[in-house]
Amino acid sequence: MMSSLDHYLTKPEPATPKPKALAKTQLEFKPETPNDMAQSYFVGAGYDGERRAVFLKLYDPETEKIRFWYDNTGHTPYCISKDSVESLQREKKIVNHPGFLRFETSRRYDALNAAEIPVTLIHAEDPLSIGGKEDSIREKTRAWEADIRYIENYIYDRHLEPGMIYSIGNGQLNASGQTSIPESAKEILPEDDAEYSRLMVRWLRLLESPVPNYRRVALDIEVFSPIETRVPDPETADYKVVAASFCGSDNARRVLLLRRPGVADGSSNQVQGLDVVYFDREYDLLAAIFETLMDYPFVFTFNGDDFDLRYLYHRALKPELGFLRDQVPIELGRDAASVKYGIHLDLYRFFFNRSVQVYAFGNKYREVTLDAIADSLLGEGKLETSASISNLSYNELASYCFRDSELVMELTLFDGEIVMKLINALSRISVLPMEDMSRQGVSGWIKSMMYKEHRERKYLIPRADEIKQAKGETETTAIIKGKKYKGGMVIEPVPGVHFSVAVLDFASLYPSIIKTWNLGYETILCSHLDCKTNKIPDTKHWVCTHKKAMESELVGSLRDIRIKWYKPLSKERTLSPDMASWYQVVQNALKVVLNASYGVFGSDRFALYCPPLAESTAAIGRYAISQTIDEAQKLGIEVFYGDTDSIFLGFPGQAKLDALIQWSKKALGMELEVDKTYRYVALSNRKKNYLGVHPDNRVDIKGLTGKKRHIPEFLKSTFVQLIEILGEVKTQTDFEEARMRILNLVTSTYAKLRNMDFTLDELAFSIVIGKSIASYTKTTPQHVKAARLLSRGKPTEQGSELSHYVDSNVDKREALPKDDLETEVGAGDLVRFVKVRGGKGVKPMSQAKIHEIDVEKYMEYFRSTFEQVLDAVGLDYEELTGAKKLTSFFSGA
DNA sequence: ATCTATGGCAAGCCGA
DNA sequence: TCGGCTTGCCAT
Repeated sequence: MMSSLDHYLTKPEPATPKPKALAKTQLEFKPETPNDMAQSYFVGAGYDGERRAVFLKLYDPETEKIRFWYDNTGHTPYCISKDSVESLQREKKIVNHPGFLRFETSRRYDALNAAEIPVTLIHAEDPLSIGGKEDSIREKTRAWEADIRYIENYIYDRHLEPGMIYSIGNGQLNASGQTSIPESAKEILPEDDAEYSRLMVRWLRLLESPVPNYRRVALDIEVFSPIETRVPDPETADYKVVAASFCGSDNARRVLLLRRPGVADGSSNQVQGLDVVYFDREYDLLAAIFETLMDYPFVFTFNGDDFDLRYLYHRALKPELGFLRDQVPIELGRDAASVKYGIHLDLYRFFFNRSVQVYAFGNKYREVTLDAIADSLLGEGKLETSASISNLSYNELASYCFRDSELVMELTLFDGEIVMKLINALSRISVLPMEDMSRQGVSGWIKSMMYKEHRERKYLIPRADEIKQAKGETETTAIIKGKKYKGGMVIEPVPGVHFSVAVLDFASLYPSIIKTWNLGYETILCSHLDCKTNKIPDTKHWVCTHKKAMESELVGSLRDIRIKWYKPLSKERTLSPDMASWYQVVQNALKVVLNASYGVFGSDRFALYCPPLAESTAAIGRYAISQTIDEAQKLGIEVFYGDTDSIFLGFPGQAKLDALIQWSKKALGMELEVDKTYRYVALSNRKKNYLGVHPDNRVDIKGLTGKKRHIPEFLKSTFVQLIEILGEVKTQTDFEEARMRILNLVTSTYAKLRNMDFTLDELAFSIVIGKSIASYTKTTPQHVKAARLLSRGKPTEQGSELSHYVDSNVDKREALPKDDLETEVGAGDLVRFVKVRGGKGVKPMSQAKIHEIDVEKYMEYFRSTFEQVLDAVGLDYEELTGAKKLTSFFSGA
C-alpha cells in the first residue's frame, strides 16, 4: 500500500529544474541536413510550417541515423481550377486570401470529358490556405485536387518513391537506388505495350529493391491511475508517468522507474537481464525517455498514437513538469503522434487494418490487442495479463513494464522481420511514407497509388461528384437486401460424396477482369457512340474500345507481376531464407492490394467511387464462371459446385482439363488453373459448406460450424476427431467402418455431456462484440447479454485501493481482466459465455458454475454441428445414433 | 473509423 | 407456442 496518494497527483516537483539540468533535452531539435550524403532510404516526410517547406527523412543504414532534406525546389501547395486566370483574377476572395501566392496556367487531361483542357493552378504559401480551414481557398471556388495532403502532393509531383534509395549531392536530392530489374524478369514484360511495360518495370524495381536493417526501439509507458480499470486521459495527463521501458533492436533492454515513497525493496539495477534506471523526479524520467526518442531512427509502440506519445507530450508541458515545447521531441496530429527525429510506427494502427488482419495474417488474431496478436503470431502463449499492477515491487514493475515493449519489438522481429518487410512493401506500392501508410486503410493506399498515376500522366484527378454524375448508379439487383448491386455467383451444390474431384479457379479473378476488360472510371460507359456495342454481359453497361483505362493497367500490371513473377518465385526452393521470406511478403502485399482493388470502386467513401465499374466487374465474373460451366458440360465434365471464381469438377482426365483451360484462355482471355484435387468432396445442399479430402488425407473444411472460432472448445476438438475419421476414408466402402467410429465418438461425447465431464472453459462460446453495448437496441444477442451481466456489480466509487498503474498500450479493451466483475466491455471485446438454465439463458464464463450448464442446449448444438458433416457424407444423424433414444433417456433421467 | 457481395446459422422479435 | 422475418456473427 502506498503511503500517499498525493505523490501521484500533480504538484510541484521537489525542486524546480534548473536550466543546467535540462542540458541534453533543452536544446531545440536541430536536424542534420547534410549537403552531400551517400545512399539513404526515404522513410518519412513532413511539412515544416516555419520554413514553409516539405522535408524528407532519410535513413542511412551505415550510420543508422536519420538525416533531413528540406525542399529547395520552391514547390508550393496548390489546387486546380478549370477557370481562366482572367476570370479567377476577378475573384477577390481568392486573390485577397492571405495565403494566396500566384496563378499558373497549365494543361491537364480531363478523362471524364475525354479532352485535354487548360487549367489554372492556384498556388498558396502553405497547405492550410488551400484546404483544411473554413476560409481556405478550396472553399471559395470549385477546385480540383484540393484535398490531397500536401506531403503526398509533393511526393507525386517530384516523382519520389517512399522506401527507395536517394542520395544528396550539392544539396540536391537524387534517386540513386536500383534502376534496373532482374534480367530474367524482362521475359514477363509485354512486347507490344510500352505503357504497360513501364508499370511492370516500376513495380519490379520497387519490389526488387533491398530493405535495409532498421535500427529501432519499442516504447511502452506506465502511468498512475486512481481508478484501476480506467486509463488516464492523455489530453489532460493528470497523473505521473511511473515507468517506461525500451526494447531495442540493438538488444537494449532498459526500464526507467520513478522512485516512490513507500516502495523500498528490490531496487537493484539488474532484473532478469534488464537495465533498470531509477529517477527521483518525474522530470528526469521524462527527460531520459526523450533522449532515447532522439536516439533511435525508428520508434515502435502499440497504441502510441492515442496514448503513450500523446500522454508524454501533454504531461511534459504541464507547468509542474516545466518542459518547453521545443524540448519535447514529439509532435501531435489529430489522430497520429510522431517523433521529431525518427519515424514512429504504431503497430496497433497497422494490425487494426482489416486487410492486414485478414489477408496478410490469415485472420490469425481476432482481437486487436497486443496480447492477442502476440499470442497468435509469435506462437507461444505469452505471459498472463493483469490490468492492475498495484503494489508491485520495483523489480516486478520493471519486468511487467518491459514485457510489452518486448512484445512490440518481437512483433517486428518474428519470422524474419516480416512485419518490417510488409510495411516496406506496402509503403512502396502505395507511394505513401510508412507512417502514413500504416495509419490508412486499403482504400487510402489504392487512392494514393492511383493519384500518383494521374499525376504521372497529367490527368486531372476527378472529383467524386463528377464521377457519380457522369457514370451514375448501378442497375442490377443484389441478392441481399440493402446491397448496391449483384455480386459473385454461387453454384447450387450437387449433394453427396464425389470421388476424384478437381477444383479449378481463375487466378485473381476480379483483377484479371479489370485488366482484360479494360475497366476504369474513364472507360466504363464512355462517350464514344461506337463503343456502346461493346457490352458488359448481364448489364446495359458498355466499355471503351479506344482508350486504355489507367486502373486497368495499374491493377493489371500488379496482378501480372504477382502471378508471373512473385508467385513462381515464392515457391522456388533454392532461394536464401531472407529472399524467400521477402518474396512471400511481396506476394502477400500484392494480394492485399489486389483483393481490394475491385471492392473500393463499390465503396462510396473511396475517392474514385464508381459503382457501375464494381458492378461490371462482378457481372463479368458471373459470366466467366457460367460460360466455363457450360463449356465443361459440353466437354462431358461433371460440375458439382462453384463459388464466384472456382468450379468443382469430376476429374475427367488431364486432356479434358487442359482443353477447358485452353478454352478459357482463348474464349475468355482468362487464366484458369487447377487449384487442387480432392480424393473426395462431401457436399450437402448448403452453399459455401463442404468437406474435401486431399490425396494425402489432409482435410479442407469450409463454412462448417464445427470449424468456426466462436464455438466451444469441446465441440471443436470433437469435430477434429470426426474429421480425422473422415480423412482416412479412401473408398465408398470405408464409410462403413467410419460410421462405427463416428457412432462411438458421438455416444461418448453424449455421455461426457450428460455427466458434465467438461470444464466451463471447454464449454465457453467466444464472440466478439461488434459495436458498443448500448447500441444493441433492436435485439440483444447472447454474447451481449453476457457482456451486460459482466458490467454489473461495478463499484460506483473508486474502491479501497488507492493506487494503480495502468498499462499504457491498453486501449480500453486490454485493460480488462477476463474474470473481473468490475469490468466494462465494449466494441471489439471478445466475450466468453456459457449457456445456462434459467435466467437469461447465458452467463459470462467468469460468473457461471458448472452445475448451471444447460446440457440440452449443448447437446442440440453438438447435434446440429455434426449433422452438417454427416449430412454431407450421407449419414443420418438420428439413424446413426438413435439420438431420439438417447435424448429421451436423458430427459427421463 | 472507411474494399465488395453471398451465404449459413443461431437467436431475437413479433404477430397470430 | 409456432412460423416468418430480422439481426448479428462468422466465413469465404
